Amino acid sequence: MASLDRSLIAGLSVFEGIAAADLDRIVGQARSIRIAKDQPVFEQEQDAHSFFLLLDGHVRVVKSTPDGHEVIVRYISPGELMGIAHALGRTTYPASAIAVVDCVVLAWPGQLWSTFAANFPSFSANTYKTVGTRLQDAHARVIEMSTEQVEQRIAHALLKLIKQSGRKTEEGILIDFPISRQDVAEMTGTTLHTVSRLLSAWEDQGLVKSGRQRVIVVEPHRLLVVAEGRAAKS
Amino acid sequence: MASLDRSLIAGLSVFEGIAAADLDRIVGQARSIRIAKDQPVFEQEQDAHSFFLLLDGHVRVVKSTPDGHEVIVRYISPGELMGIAHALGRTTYPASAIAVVDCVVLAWPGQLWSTFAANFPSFSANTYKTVGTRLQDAHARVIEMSTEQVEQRIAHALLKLIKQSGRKTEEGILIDFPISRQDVAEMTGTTLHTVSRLLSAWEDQGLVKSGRQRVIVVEPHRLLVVAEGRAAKS
DNA sequence: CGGCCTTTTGACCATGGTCAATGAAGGTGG
DNA sequence: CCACCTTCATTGACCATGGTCAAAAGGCCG
Repeated sequence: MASLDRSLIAGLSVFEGIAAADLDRIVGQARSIRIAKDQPVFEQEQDAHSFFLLLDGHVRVVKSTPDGHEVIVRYISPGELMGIAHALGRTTYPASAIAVVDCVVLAWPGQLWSTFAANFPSFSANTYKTVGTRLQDAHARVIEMSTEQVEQRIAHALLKLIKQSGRKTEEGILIDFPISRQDVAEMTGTTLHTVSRLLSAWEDQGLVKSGRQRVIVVEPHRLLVVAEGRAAKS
Repeated sequence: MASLDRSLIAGLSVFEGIAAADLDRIVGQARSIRIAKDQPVFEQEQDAHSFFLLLDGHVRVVKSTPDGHEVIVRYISPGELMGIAHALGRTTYPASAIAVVDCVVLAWPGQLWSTFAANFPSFSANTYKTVGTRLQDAHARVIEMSTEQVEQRIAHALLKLIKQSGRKTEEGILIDFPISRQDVAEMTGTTLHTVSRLLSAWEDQGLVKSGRQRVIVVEPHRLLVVAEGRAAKS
């Protein structure tokens, strides 16, 4: 294994305000793992043996219901923590995490969580802020699902995705990882058919361009108009 | 104001494992406030000047959207903290809290949050566990809204309510505070009409009894069958 | 008693889900 | 390099769920 370096994590908001020597010690206790595309980082209900930091790639966090439905909870971008069941007082992972592309993660054994939290106040402050943000995201999503039409929800989902993982191209803003109609459906509580129909319609109107596991938002501003529910009904 | 006593908060899970003398000091810094029915404890977007503990009554936490929709985030029962924006790293309340009946709350100034968190490790551990639980509740709700029919969601909502605030009567389990069809609709992302129709149907089947701002679950077990989606379609 | 709020119920209809079939893109092995 | 196969996307037809609109009745309070 290549030797790990504190430069991997210096500058990340989770570790901000922590001394260089401490960063070295933190990184020293991590294992670096390569996860191939479509392979799990951890799985729902599994014992939460580790927590993770995504260094490179994109990860999809999915919750499955007993009756076989899957819901995408969120996508993780580089620099974010995941599998932080410990911060929620859990001993098992509440969801599964799947590599959307080949990924590199750092993994720490779960029992280090309390050590880090105790020794690095800014670490615990930052992670709890993360949990707080995720709580607010989840509430925002409940509200969207309660009050918005499918069309608006899908538009919001795309806007969130380009905000989090958009890459500018000359055609527009590309969502920088493979994402299928089915994936968008699982983020918005609808079906791949409806997503497909809407993307086709939007493509006709020049709002987006899309292809196999690829979405480019051409006109974010007009998409925002749709998301806010003030769009002409064609 | 009547003098406050640590017996008010001893035994609550948030304060468990804290010495009697500390409890006295904690209670000593609180103000006790009586909130009349339908009055706000705090309001969305307001500066988060205080955090609260509900001593008696029931409080409805509501988020309003810019376009006038309201969504009920949760109901608070006695012994629970609320208005803990500080734990989420916020300076304003993310939602409003309305007294559903006459209530009594303890209020602490917001700047004490960090003091409590620093001096009483079990306080901060317990509150973060609370935040973790709420995050999981929110995710559970997203999943319900994505995968379940209205009928199931309403059944689940009623089951949660009787679990949290049910009082046994000879007719069945009563939800122990006034709750309208509209309220149930705002918990489940539907309309009061649909809730009314379903409650009427369930009343005919002997599952529930209901009246003006009153719901009694007569047969929790059969309601659970409905909630899980394995009910005869009449 | 009068007025207001909550609930009920009916009729109608739109959104979006279900079912089904076809087509395009990419990957793999011969 | 081509043939085949799998996965993903498209599109049409149909229809059920549940939202909208409307009207009326019941309960509660001043």
